[in-house]
Amino acid sequence: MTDFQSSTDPGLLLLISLASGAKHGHAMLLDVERFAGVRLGPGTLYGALSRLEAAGQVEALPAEGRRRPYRLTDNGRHFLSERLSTLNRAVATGLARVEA
Amino acid sequence: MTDFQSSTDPGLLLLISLASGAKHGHAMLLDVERFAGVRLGPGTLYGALSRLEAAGQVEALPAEGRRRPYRLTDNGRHFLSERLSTLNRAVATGLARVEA
DNA sequence: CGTGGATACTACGTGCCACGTAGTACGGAG
DNA sequence: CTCCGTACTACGTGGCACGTAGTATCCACG
Repeated sequence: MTDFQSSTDPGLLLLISLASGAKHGHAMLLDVERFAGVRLGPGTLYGALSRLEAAGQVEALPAEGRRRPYRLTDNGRHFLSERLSTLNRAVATGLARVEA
Repeated sequence: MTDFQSSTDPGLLLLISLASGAKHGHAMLLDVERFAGVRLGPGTLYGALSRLEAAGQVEALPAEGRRRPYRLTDNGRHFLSERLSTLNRAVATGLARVEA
């Protein structure tokens, strides 16, 4: 992995994805790819998802067949909102500086 | 650390900091804290910095006493710009969804 | 109806890196 | 000459991103 990236935290991407409504894992994969241009591997996705669940930021809904949908908790929504505004400040600062 | 942090990639923060002009390590620390509200530890900072240098995104300038200043390379500036616009899209998507 | 492809997820190992702690050294204030 | 802030080095630990392989279901299609 000579690769360098990170900074695209899977957990954050999943929270953003769930902010538009409950989804199951695979649907998040496609959604994230659409709005962030990142394709997460299954290990990455389900690992991050169970960590979010343990942190009380998402919760599992009753399974629909083999689909296991999740939705944001109030806690998760609040956390996401805070994190986004912080990140937004940093990004805006960066954009302003790069243009100058 | 049962806590869940990250998602504030040190490398990105450093690039943003350097986008406003060359700086040495400690100055970046203070700058990052100002615009991102994150205080990086020395290990985090200098580790990320040498990785950025190895990736050709920043370059060292002649030392001023014990200060070792760095500046963005063209490569680094381009990389930062790209990354910021991607991130911005994700953040904007997130903010729109959270408000709805 | 059986076969291939898309969907949906589990299991697991590897390596990088974020993070803190401790330590070195220089400079200025008093 | 001592204390405090600056500036950086050194180092160990644990978490997690990531890929690969494997399992199982559903649907289209000939």
